[in-house]
Amino acid sequence: MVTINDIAKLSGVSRTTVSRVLNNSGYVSEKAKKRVLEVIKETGYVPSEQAKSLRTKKSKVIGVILPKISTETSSRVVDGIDRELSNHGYHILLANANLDTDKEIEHFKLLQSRRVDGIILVATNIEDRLIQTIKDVNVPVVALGQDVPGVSSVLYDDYHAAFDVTSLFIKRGHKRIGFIGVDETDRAVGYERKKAYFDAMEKARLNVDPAWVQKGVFDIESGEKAMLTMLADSKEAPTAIFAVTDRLAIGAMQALKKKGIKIPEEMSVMGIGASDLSKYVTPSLSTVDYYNEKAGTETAKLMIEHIKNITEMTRKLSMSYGLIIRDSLL
Amino acid sequence: MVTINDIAKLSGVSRTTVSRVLNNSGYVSEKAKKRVLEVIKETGYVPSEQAKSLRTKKSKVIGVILPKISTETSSRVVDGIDRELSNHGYHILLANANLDTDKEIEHFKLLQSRRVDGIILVATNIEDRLIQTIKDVNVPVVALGQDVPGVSSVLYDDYHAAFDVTSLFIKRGHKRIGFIGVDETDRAVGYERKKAYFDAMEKARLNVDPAWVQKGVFDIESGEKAMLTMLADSKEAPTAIFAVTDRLAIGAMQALKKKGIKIPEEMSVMGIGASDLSKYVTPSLSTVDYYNEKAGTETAKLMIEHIKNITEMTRKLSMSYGLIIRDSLL
DNA sequence: CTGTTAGCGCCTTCAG
DNA sequence: CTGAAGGCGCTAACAG
Repeated sequence: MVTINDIAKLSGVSRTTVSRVLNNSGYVSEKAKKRVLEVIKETGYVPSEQAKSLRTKKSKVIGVILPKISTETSSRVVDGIDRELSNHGYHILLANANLDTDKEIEHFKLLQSRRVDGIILVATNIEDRLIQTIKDVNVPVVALGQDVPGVSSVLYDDYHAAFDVTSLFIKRGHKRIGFIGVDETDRAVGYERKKAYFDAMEKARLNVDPAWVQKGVFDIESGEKAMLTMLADSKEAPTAIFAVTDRLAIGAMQALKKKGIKIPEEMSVMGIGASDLSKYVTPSLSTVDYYNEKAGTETAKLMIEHIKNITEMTRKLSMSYGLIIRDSLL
Repeated sequence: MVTINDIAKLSGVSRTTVSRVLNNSGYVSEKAKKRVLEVIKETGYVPSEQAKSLRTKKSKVIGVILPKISTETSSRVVDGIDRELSNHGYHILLANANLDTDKEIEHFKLLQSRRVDGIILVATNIEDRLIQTIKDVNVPVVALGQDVPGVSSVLYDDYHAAFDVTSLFIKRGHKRIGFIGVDETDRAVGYERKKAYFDAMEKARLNVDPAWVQKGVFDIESGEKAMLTMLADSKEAPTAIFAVTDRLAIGAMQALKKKGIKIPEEMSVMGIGASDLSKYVTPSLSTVDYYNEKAGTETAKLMIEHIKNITEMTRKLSMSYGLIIRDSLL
């Protein structure tokens, strides 16, 4: 592996001069510069970012902790993050928490040991241990998807999105509206969206049969199961279903189809996420676009601001969203 | 930032000893070890992998060059790669080529400058410049998805998969079979699959109307367009469509639906990829599972072998695949 | 069992 | 305009 020293020797100058042409800093004579550049090309020399980082204390790498890699949301978000970061010469170091808080915490340590310049946490459940870990970390942390105390966060407007969905059903004349949520330990998806549903119902003075409120776990199967339970347990079946996730909604649709219940004639369905799936299921699923890629980009921007300006205070950024009305809705 | 020197001083030993307890190497007295561990805990010291790498010439980071981040295949593959790599203490440094060969080449340089221990290339089009770049790189390279000359590669069995799909149609009595492909510069997806289609047709002594062979560009819209063109141009419409990609197939299905052509009664359709989408479109799409995650894992394994054993020769690994028969097929 | 010494490849004062 | 010297944080002989 050829180093800066080799280049220096071969071009008959000192390392310092080589370093200068490498970084375009300070004065270097045209002649020296030309010679150095030649030698670099001949040797195929590639400067070591490692050594540079050790010296400059900047790695130009951002760690990204994902709850799960193979997810539509994750890949959109990462895409958005990378889009912004790569513009500034940063690279992404991936860390997959696989929905395990222990691993999440461990990754903070690992990323720190690799001296990343910042850590982006695509967040799900926020436990105290996690918050503590984040506090102990000595690089900027920005969260995406959950409001993490003391940490700059990019947030989806879960409450208003969910409120709007419920209200949309109500405006269209639905009185009995079912809800399929997830565990409330997920504050954004579990708690906020559910609260909004209840608030919207209450505001419209609509009753909620407890059987109308079911819970799943982020996959299609559990949506199907939740729907079946709802159908079986409720005295009077709902005429509309709000699932907090597209996959949950699609699961519900599957259940409905199997039961011979027509969508949207007998049951309207809405999800959240604007997944690819939502567009191509039959009937096409009405949903909410959370602009994940944009969210990723914004998160990256925030991160860069934090890196550049150390005195930056913690900020909370709320993303907008867009309702997508399709055939699953009457 | 506390360093190994601080730990040494605080615990009254030399850096060497600290290093020894850190790496569990050599002899350290229980007493010294205990003291050092205490101090480390107190100070929250996290060793710098950077400095370590500079010294050991191993970064424990693998660069992964993706043709596109936000893709179902990509995320599955990355998931598989990470699963294996993380078991060995490696991290993934992401690089998005965004379908641009220039960027791909540039990423090889960038990853090299970051001194990654290896580079996994999730490949699409293989140009000579690329091959040259790979040759110049001085770390192990493993390709996934395309057979890159001189480079260990994990390959999908495109030829046989496509042959099987076509043969399946034939076995079920179809005589007029349409094909929607992609540009042949993509050797695996464009060339191999097309060749297999023609070979299977020829083997069965079946004619191919040139209008039955169309081309798209990996997205649903182009599949729709290709289907429409096929329908318009062919003297006798096919009774079955083989699209080299699920998205292309789904596009074709869209076109068919709009034209009022019933699937599968009037037209059978098959794709490749076993995408999520394929399972939930109506009718559900028959397809081929390429086991992307497994492919990722295998690629990572190959990479690790290469890293550990420098004298390893270049290997080609062919993945198996599985046909998934669903409702789109008569 | 432990410390000394010598760098890994680079940047950055500080003198010329 | 250029070079010498020092050091980033760590590991790896080599002596004790």
